[in-house]
Amino acid sequence: MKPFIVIAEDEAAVSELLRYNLEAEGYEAAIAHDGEEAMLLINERVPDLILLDWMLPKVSGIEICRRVRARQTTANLPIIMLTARTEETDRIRGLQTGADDYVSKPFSNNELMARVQAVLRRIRPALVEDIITVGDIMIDRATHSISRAGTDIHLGPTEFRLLEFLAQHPDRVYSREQLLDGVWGSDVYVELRTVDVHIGRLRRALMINGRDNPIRTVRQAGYSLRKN
Amino acid sequence: MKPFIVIAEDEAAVSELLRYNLEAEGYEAAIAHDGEEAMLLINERVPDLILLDWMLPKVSGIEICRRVRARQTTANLPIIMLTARTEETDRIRGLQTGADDYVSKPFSNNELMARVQAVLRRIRPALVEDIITVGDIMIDRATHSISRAGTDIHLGPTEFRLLEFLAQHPDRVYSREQLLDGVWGSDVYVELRTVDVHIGRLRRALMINGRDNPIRTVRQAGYSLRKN
DNA sequence: TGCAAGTGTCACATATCTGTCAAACACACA
DNA sequence: TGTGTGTTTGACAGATATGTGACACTTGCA
Repeated sequence: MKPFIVIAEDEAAVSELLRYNLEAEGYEAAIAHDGEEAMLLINERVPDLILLDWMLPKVSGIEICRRVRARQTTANLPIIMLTARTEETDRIRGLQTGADDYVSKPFSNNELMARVQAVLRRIRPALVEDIITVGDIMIDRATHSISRAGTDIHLGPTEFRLLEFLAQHPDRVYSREQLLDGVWGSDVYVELRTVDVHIGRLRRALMINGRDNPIRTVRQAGYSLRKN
Repeated sequence: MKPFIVIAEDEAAVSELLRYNLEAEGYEAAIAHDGEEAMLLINERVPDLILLDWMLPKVSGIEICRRVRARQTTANLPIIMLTARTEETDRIRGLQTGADDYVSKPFSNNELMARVQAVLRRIRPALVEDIITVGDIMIDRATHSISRAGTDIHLGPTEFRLLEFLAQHPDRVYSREQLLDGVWGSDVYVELRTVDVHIGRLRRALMINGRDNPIRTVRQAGYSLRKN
């Protein structure tokens, strides 16, 4: 399951950008525009991480931090404080109040993502799902192994990532463009047709000892991994 | 010592099969047929893992999960929920309540075992035992000695630590970066490729009198020590 | 001081994977 | 049944990643 992150940030531009980036990295994110909303969100569903603006309307960030820490169920919930202030004293105060980390605005997306990952790793080592199963296909990311109906299957790096990607949303059809973006990365340029070739290779690997083809071709649209 | 697993599952056919399979994999398992029994078992001896049916007579699975989490001694006890339901909401609810993973019935034995291992792997990071065995390789930390299938093997300090590190989570793939961090320390700077060289040396040492290569290379990902 | 053992780097040898193409093949539609 | 379009597939020439021998340098010890 995707880690769930609450963004408590008043400024719409910042919070939307954050959400966009977090979701692109595979997190689920919800936005609260003030302190009250944030507490509601947190009560409703305990997040895996809070990105918390220091200055927040209604209930201040620092107060939220206190309340979160005071409660049993959320006492260890990781918090990253966002703040415009850069002075050492504020940093110390933030950390004293119980924030796990601290990023001052303006921050680079890279930096923030790195911190988010670091904090999640530290607090709860393996939030990313280690094992995904789709039908009789099993993907174990920790051991980097794939099996189908119990038989181990060897895949090259690209096919591995491709399967991993398709498996995140079984039955969902991905266009070649989306696959290139998600598997190869948006910065490299390769022919669209290359996707077909890799799909073919993946198919051949998965159709081991006479099993059926688990990848569906949707003409004019793309490919999807069958759920059943 | 064998990891001890409590199976809280009403249906006799399922629970017996589970016990059989778990014991075949080298775990010790006890069965509870309802929620009360489960709590008794857990109180009597804290297990390493609970396989918990969502629907359980007397005290429900979800309630057990809560109680286990509420108590200090068992707060971090890994729980895998078993359930017939497959809906996303249930899954979320299960994970929210504090289950570490989730398997929906009917499940394949392979999948369940993989998940059991994954959960144990991540929750019990480094069991500080003096002697670790992985396959036919034995590491004695007390005497700092290694043997394979009974034959003593001499390793340099770095190769020793490398093997020790890999052996903590057999089959798990470590990237070169992780290995540098864990074996060399995050403060020293050495070339990434140095890892390869040491892996090579370790391999040569371990492949004594014609034994097979116990270290798997995963292209673009890293290395792992084979369990079998 | 000399020696033995261990280390990190490099350069080259190998192994493996990739992207592209073109020809073969499927499919929808007239 | 023919036609145009989209997909599959085998072959292949790089491109990349990994394996490994050599070597210079350090360290601990006799």
